[in-house]
Amino acid sequence: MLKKERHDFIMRQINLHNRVLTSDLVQLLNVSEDTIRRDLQELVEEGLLFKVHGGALSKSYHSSFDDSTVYARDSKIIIAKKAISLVKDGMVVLTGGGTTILELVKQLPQNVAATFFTISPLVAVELAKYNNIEVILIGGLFSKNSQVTYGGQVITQLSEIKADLCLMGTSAIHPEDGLTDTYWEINQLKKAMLAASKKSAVLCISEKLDISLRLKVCPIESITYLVTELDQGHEALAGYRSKELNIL
Amino acid sequence: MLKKERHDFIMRQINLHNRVLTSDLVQLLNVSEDTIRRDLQELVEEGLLFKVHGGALSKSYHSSFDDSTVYARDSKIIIAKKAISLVKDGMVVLTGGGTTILELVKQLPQNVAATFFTISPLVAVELAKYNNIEVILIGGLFSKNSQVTYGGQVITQLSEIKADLCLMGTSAIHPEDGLTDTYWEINQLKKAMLAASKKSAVLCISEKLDISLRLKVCPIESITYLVTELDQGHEALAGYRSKELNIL
DNA sequence: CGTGTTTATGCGTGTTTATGCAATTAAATA
DNA sequence: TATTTAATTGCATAAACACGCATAAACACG
Repeated sequence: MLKKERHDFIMRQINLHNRVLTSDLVQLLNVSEDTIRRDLQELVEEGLLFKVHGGALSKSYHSSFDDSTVYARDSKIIIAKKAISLVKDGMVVLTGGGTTILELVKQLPQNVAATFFTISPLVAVELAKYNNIEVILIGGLFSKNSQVTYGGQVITQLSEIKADLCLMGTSAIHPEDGLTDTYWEINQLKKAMLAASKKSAVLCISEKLDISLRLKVCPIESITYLVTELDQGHEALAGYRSKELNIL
Repeated sequence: MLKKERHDFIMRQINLHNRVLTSDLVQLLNVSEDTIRRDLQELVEEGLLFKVHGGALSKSYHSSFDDSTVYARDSKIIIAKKAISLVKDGMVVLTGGGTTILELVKQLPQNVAATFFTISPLVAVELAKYNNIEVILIGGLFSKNSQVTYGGQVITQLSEIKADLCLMGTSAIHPEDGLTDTYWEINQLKKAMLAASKKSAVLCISEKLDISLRLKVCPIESITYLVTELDQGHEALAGYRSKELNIL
C-alpha cells in the first residue's frame, strides 16, 4: 500500500469516527508503529488532523453548545449573514438546530416578518425575541446530543407542513454522495425536513466539504442553496457547481 | 478512550451542569479516581474549570450570578427543593414553564430516572442534561411572553398523555376561586395539563396567594399539592388547608 | 548501465506519558 | 471528636513515543 493511500485511509477513518488510535491503524494497515507515527506527523503538518498521545482526533471535533466555545464561530457568522439574504418577509421557514442556525437567527434583522417552524428549542427561544416572527416549535422526543426534537412524531408533523425554505446545518457534504449523516434518526429527520420545503439551503463550514458519512440524506441536486464561508469562486467549491445548486 | 476525549467529555459535563463530581466521572468514564483527579488538575491548569473538594465547577458559574436577577430566587429555590421530593424514579412528569419550574429542574438529583413531558423549551434543554431522563417536548405555537408552547396542537397532544404528576407554576391562587389566570390560551393550557395528570403540584410563591384573576382554571380541590416557600404551619396557608390539598 | 541520492520503511534503545496502586494526609460530616 | 470521604504523594508498569541507524526499493543522471 502506498503512502498516499494510507494517508487517505487514515483521513477517512478520522472523518468517519472523529478519532483514530495508532494501535488500530497498525493492525488495519499492517505496518509498523513508526510508519503510522510518521504518517500522522505528516498529516498534522498538513493541518488535516490533531495528534494526541495514543492516536489522533479530527480537527473539527468539538461538541459543546456553549456560546463562548462554539467552534469556528467567525466562519459561522459569515455563513449566517449570507443565508439571511434568503429569508424574505412573509416566508414560511423551517429550520433545524445547531450552532450555525442559531447564529443565523441571532443575526436576523429586527423587523423581519415571517413564520418559522423549528425543531430546536434554542432556536425557538431566540426567534421569540422578534416581534414579527411567528414561531412554531415542532415537538417530540428531545435529543440530548443534538438538542433538537426527533422521532416519529416530529416526522409526522413535518409531513403536514409545506415551507418556502428549509435552513439546515450539515454534518457532511460531498459532490457525489450528497448530504450524509451518521445517525439514523437525524438522517430521517433531515429527509423529512427537505420534503417539507419547496427550497432548501444547507449551511456548511468549508471543512465539512468533501466528506461523506455512512447514511445518505439526499443527493446534491435536492438542495437549492449551498452556503459556506468561502467566496463563490473558491476552488474548493468547484465540484459543487451545477445547474441545480446555487452557491452563496 | 484518549485523554483528550476524556477532557472534552468532562468539559461538556461542566458546561452542561455547571458542576461535576469526581465519583460520577469515575463511573461514567470507567477510569480510576487518580486519573480523574489528574484530568481535573490539568484542566484547572488550562484555566478551564474550578476545582473543589469532591469535584469541579464551571468557571463561569461564579461570575455568572446574573441568575440572581430572577425575581425572588431564594424563595423559588426553597419551593423547588420541596417539590423535588414529589419526583420519584420511574415517574412520568408533565411540567409547565416559568422560572420556578426551571429552578426545580436545575436542582434535580444527578441520577434521577424519569420521563418528562414539557411545554417549555428552556425546561427541555435543562432536562436534557440528565442522563437518565427522557425528555419529550410538546410542540405547537410558541408564546413570546410565557416562553411555552400553546394552542390547539398542544391541547390535542396533552389529551393523549396521562402523567403521574403535573408540576406547574402559578399566576394566582385563592381559597375559594382556586387557580386563576389572565390569558385565555394559558388558561386552556393549564386545564389541559391538569386533565393529563393523575396528581398535580402547584408551585407558588407566597405573594401569589389569595389573589384571583379573571379566568378560572380549576378549584382548589383539583390540586393535589400546594408548594410554597412558607412553613407548613404558616398562617397565610390557613385558608388552603383541606382534606384534598396537601401543603408542603 | 552504474553509481550516487532520495524515499519509505522497520528495528533497537532509551525516554516520556498515562495510569493504577498503596500509604499517608487533609477535609467534610455526623 | 470520631468517622467517613477525598486528596496527595511516591512508586511501578506498560504503553506510546522519539531518535538514530540500517536496509532496500525507487529515482536521477551522466
